[in-house]
Amino acid sequence: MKSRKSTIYDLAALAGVSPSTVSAVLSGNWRERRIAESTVLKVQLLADSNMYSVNRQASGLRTSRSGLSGMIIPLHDNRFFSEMAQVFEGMARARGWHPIVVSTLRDPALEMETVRALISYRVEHLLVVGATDPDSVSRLCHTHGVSHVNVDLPGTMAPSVISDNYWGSQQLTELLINRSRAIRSRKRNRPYFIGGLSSDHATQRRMEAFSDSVQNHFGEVLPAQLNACGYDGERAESTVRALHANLGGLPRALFINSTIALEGVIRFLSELPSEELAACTFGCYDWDPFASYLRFPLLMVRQNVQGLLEETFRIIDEDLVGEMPVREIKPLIVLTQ
Amino acid sequence: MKSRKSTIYDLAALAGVSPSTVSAVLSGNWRERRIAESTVLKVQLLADSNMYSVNRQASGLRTSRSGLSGMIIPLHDNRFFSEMAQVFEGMARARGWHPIVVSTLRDPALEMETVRALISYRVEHLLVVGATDPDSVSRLCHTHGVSHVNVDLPGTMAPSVISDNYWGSQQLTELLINRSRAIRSRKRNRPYFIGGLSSDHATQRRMEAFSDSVQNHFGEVLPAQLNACGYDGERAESTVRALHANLGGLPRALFINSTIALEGVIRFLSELPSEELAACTFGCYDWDPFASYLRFPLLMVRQNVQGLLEETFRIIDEDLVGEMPVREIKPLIVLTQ
DNA sequence: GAAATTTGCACAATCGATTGTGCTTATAAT
DNA sequence: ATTATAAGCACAATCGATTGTGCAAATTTC
Repeated sequence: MKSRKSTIYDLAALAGVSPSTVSAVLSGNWRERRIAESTVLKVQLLADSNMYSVNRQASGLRTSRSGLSGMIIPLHDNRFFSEMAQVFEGMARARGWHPIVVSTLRDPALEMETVRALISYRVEHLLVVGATDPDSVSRLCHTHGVSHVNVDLPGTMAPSVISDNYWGSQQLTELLINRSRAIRSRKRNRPYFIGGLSSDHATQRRMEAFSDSVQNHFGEVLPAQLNACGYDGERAESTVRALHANLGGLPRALFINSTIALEGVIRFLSELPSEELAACTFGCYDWDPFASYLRFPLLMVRQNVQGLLEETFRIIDEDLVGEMPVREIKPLIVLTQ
Repeated sequence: MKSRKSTIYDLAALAGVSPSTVSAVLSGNWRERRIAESTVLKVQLLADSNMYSVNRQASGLRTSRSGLSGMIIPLHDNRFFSEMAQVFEGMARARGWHPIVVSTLRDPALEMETVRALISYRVEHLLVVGATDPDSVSRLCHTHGVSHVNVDLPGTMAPSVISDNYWGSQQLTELLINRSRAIRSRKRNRPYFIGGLSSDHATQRRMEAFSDSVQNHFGEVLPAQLNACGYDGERAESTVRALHANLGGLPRALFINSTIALEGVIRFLSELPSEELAACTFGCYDWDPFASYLRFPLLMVRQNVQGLLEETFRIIDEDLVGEMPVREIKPLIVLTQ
């Protein structure tokens, strides 16, 4: 328990055996290599007392396996993605892999650079969660033989497991419409959609379902009802503020497209009197534990993280990464208060 | 853009130069090695078209540097730790390192196993955030020469950067006392502390400050006022429920020791009528964006994640990992509503 | 007791990149 | 026209582990 480092060569010298014997002992395949148990014990004892730690750079180089399983997410600081990270770690560990989670800030360049880095460390799989450009990632992974799955946002060059955005949005919109009360003002007597990027598949599908439901109930959808102002609290805040000013009050119902947008929206709402809030019905496509207990009731759609990742790992486990269907996992509708 | 893989040897053959030349070109030190620019261009072109990606297992083995910087956190799925992860990634990247964040679920065994794994991948630094047993981690790191810093929870064998828990708790307790209104009931006319582990340094310091302030204002602290029931929402929920039953109502003020405990407490509180909530003053040692907008006002202590990590990186940058003072960073008091 | 088999291990090649050293040419100095 | 200097590169060792192969000694078989 002293030497600054210790390799199989050091242990071999100490034990009076060859490095290959030490390797066989420590990598656990000493039975196949017919190493005597007495030797095994001797080597293991030395390894323990010298705090031996296998150099995975060396072993990975030789075996061309890293034992690493990677996941990229847009950001850590978000309930949905951090839950993804948490569940991913558990599932990866259950398979004997070492999970690596890295965020890429929805920055296409950082996204590619990060994937390149993960590849250079020779990750064995990659879960691409909420990527801005899944297909570019796929191209990169394909040329390096890295099996990967798109999660949350689909691509066309790898299997994708995503939330059933249409269904979830439809459920939420129907609830918003049915639970909300009519308002005299023509312009305000409709649900409004806020947040997300219209270039993003999830937002598109949610807006589709929203529009379809609104069309059914109200006969029309105004462009002003759809405000995909981006993934950003500030933008959402100013957008809802402008909306409020435009309409001369809150609309009948508000469909908020993510907790990030919700943060901004709430910042604005907190300036309004409770009576005004009470007249509007709120829904959020995303879930947060505290958002259940705000000053006003909030319908939420909770993505089924466990389900998404179970399906994702099924694809990896059964090596279906060659096929590329899009599997949709139904989210959960959370009705609190 | 075809071959299944590509190494410096493949590129060397294609370019008609030696592998060492290719290496010099790709690792960027071709000037020192006096490689002609024409050769450089030729090699770079081939590298690009062949999607060459350096094998960091090999280069790391040779240089005994991995380029990896590790951070262990108790869990991802928490505002504080996920913010830690996010800020850490930025700071590590700014230094040209590749960040790796792994959670260890407050499980001492998993904690050690994870650190061992990180060491076997030869991480160059380790940020040990909120570890259950920082000193065991330190021992491990020391024998392998991994520089590391304890964050959030201190240890005795490495520098520690932690929140100024005493100060933060004192501020919060004073605010709770001053903002709360007296209650007729003797037992209820005091602040109560809920959540955290009394074996944990942060909780200890917070309880100390809480007790000191309570002592000052009320002349005594009852054991029943201190409920370090663990880091777990369910436990916090049942604890506050029992407290409510015992006292025959909510106390004058409630000091909740983490957002995790807060989740549980809120679940119980949501069953109570607003009038009852209005009679109690709530504070939480931790911050969550949505918790600012609950049905009742909530004082919060927001840890200074940026400050904690800036100090941590200063220690790493200036290589002060040999010293082991405990640096305390003042948190922010958040007064909403 | 000789032949066959098994046991227990050592040797050496290998993974892919890095780097100290040294060998040719080409250019410059005298 | 030599000699000194520099430019441009190739060679080979090395990092630490894994693994196919081979060989001597011990044991079993007949």
